[in-house]
Amino acid sequence: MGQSCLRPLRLNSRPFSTASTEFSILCSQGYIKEAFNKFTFLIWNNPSHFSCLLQACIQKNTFSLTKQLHSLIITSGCIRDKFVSNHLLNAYSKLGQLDIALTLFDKLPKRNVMSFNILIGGYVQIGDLDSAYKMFDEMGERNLASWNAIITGFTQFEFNERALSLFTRMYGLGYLPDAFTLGAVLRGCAGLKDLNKGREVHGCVLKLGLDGHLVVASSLAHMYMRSGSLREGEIVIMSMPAQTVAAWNTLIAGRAQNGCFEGALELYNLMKIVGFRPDKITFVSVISSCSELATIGQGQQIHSEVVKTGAICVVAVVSSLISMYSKCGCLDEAEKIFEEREEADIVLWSAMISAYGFHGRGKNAVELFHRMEQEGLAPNHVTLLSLLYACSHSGMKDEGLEFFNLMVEKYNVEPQLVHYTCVVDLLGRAGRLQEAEDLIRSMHVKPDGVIWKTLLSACKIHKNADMARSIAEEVLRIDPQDSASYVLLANVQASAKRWKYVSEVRKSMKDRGVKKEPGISWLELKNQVHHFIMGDKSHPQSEEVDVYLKELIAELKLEGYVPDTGSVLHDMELEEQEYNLVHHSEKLAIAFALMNTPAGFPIRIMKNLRICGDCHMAVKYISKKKNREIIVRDSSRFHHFKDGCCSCGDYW
DNA sequence: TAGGCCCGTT
Repeated sequence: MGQSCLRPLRLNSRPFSTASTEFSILCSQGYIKEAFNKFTFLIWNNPSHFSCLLQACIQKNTFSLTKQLHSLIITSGCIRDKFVSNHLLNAYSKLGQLDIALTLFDKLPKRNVMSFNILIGGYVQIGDLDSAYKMFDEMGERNLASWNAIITGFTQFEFNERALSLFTRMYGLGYLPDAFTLGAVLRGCAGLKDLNKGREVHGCVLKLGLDGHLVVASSLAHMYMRSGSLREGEIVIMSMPAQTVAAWNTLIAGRAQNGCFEGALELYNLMKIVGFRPDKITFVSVISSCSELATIGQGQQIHSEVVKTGAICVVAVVSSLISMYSKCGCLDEAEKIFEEREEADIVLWSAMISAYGFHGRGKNAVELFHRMEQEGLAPNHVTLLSLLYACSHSGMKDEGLEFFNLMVEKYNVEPQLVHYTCVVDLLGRAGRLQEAEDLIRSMHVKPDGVIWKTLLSACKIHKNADMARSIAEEVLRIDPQDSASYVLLANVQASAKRWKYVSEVRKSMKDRGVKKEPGISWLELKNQVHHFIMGDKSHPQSEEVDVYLKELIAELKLEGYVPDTGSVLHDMELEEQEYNLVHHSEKLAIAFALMNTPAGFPIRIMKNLRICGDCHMAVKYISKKKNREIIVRDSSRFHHFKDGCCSCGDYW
């Protein structure tokens, strides 16, 4: 410390060390003013007390006191002390006053590597990675913390490639990474789903003996799971020296992200049994698993646990609850939770807009979007995606296209592939197939299988068999194993009665070993999940269901229902075609539900594939004949059947 | 002295 920055003023007779301890306690508890007023003499005696106060200012977020301390530091001459000046720099930077920090930095009599590191952190905090890197690049001397600051900065904002290349550079220069570096680098690998690089870093972790570090091990497991290697991830967690809630969260999230939703819920129950309390992150993972499985009973149970633990105050948890209720078919409950919200958060609004979209309630989605704008919230790319989706699934072509045009113009959000996919859907439904194709070919992003498949579906709706052939080529070039595209293509050709081409499609499926994904429907009844698959007799009531369904179909035929065999491949005998149609999994599930629930009770069915034209027609008849509300969630949206009509307006 | 790194939302 500088010689002349001390002005010894001993005004208190208490022993110095006792006063110093009391001072530290006051600071750490946030009683900054009290500490300052009572122990001013300490500050004058030892400038390190300024550091203590400044730390407290950061915690308490008090800018005014920081400024007061700043003038004192100047008048006392302590600005020459590099500890104190760095703490001051850090306080400004943390309090979001980077401009003041930079001015101070320029005037500092003594700077060191820490001063630079603090400013790099400050730039990262405001998301200005370019300036952060410039500062990093221009600093003369660097230490490990400098590399960590810039690497974690890049991974925080998903610039994962840059983070990894910096890591390679740093390693090459002989810096040994620590737990901070490795945590960030593994996060980068996870973001890129780069299993090879991740394994390389794992080697590095072992070499440095950091495999026992809880955060490093957790990150390592997360990296494996995000990259699709559930097993390796679970092995890492199992061999961790101690279990933490974060480790359980990693396991649960890993399963959920790999489509193993039942497994995620099993682990959730297990973690509670072994005595860990789920936290907000656990809840988000398990609630989204319930959304996918549409197991409303479990979802409600978790909802009540969320309320009990107080996690209901967390915006992310509430958003996932909204999404869960809507994906379970309970739009009313989703609305209720949304209206009870305590915070204005874009994610909450997006969740609700998306919920309306799933249920084909485009008008509500648009209304909500305008309400959101009135409240002064700016939409992000997800909000706009939900809105476009809602428009396309409600037949609101003009509104949808209008919003797409406003994306860049008004909302300043660059469209991504998913937005284009919605627009292709909008144009496709409107029969503007050529425009849709032109859009795909002129986008600045590379098309994927999904966007081509969207156009292929539109070709099916508008029975354009020629275009379907050329578009199918595009889909199958990208994903030659996608059974749904073959089926779609075969069906378009079948509806144009091009039987020769239908057989060709079937043959190429066979040659390439592509099998049609079996349709599965399921529903929850008294907290138990019942699955139905065509031809599968494993359900205890399957024989009774078959008999009931046969009678039901006969009844429907009297009402005017004619099975539509257009959705089945043609070379089957008519009777066999009818058998297959009658036994589609959703019909089985609905028959089961009719048999096992009281009259008037709404029926909720989930299906892994899209509902076919024949089932859609049959369910309309069932809803009228049996006077039941039937809600079917297929792989793309909700269908609410009531009194012989469907909410999708026969457009899906 | 700083960074508090991993797991979650629409």
